[in-house]
Amino acid sequence: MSEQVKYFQADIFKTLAHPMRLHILELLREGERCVCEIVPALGTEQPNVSRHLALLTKEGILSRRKEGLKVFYRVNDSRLYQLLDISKEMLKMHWESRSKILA
Amino acid sequence: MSEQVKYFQADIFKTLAHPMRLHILELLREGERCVCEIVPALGTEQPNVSRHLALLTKEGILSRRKEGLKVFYRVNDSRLYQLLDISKEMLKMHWESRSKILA
DNA sequence: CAACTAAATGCTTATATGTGTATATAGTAA
DNA sequence: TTACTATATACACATATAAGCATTTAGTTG
Repeated sequence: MSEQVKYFQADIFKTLAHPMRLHILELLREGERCVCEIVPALGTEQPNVSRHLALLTKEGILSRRKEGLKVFYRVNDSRLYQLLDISKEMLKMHWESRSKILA
Repeated sequence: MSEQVKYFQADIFKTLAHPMRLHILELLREGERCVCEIVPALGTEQPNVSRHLALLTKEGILSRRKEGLKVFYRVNDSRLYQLLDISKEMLKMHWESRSKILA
């Protein structure tokens, strides 16, 4: 596998490597949401959310659509949720084997 | 989904978010490898590789086994490769749609 | 036009991450 | 024991990432 590909692949993972961005992606699981809905759900400053959304968009994970004053974001590729679900399952196993060792 | 889970999930992605670590994981796709095989394949300093391996191990992605002077590493959960493969497919689509726009 | 609302950006600072160089540790062998 | 080999760690430094606060931009409405 080429070096270049690993850099881009690493960029995808880098983009997913933040709890707040994962939260945003979970919100978008059911479909597009406007920034005005995302900000209150995250409980942080609006500029902060805006930058996380910009990053996810730049990386090609999200797309934007403007409607009047509002901006709606949506996930481009549903395989993203396979990534999120598999990583969650891996976590689960990791913890189960840890607690087995403790017990 | 709990906040805690998102933090741990983000840690997994953070751990995968580096080209050199992805390279290591590709080397381990076929089975365990010793550090002495990994270092020359990556073309960087040995301490650097050692630290990447330590990180992957701490995060539960890899396990270590000592045999004399040598240390062998292996991937704990084969679902890891589902993550890597899906992310690679997503990349591919991302580039295809970009080039379609350019054309 | 002015006043307003939703979202994005600039600037600064704090923290995290990655690397090189040197050194330490663990295991082997003479 | 000493000398050697494989791997890990400590320290210092550079760069990247994230957040808060202030401000700007884009769009709407009166």
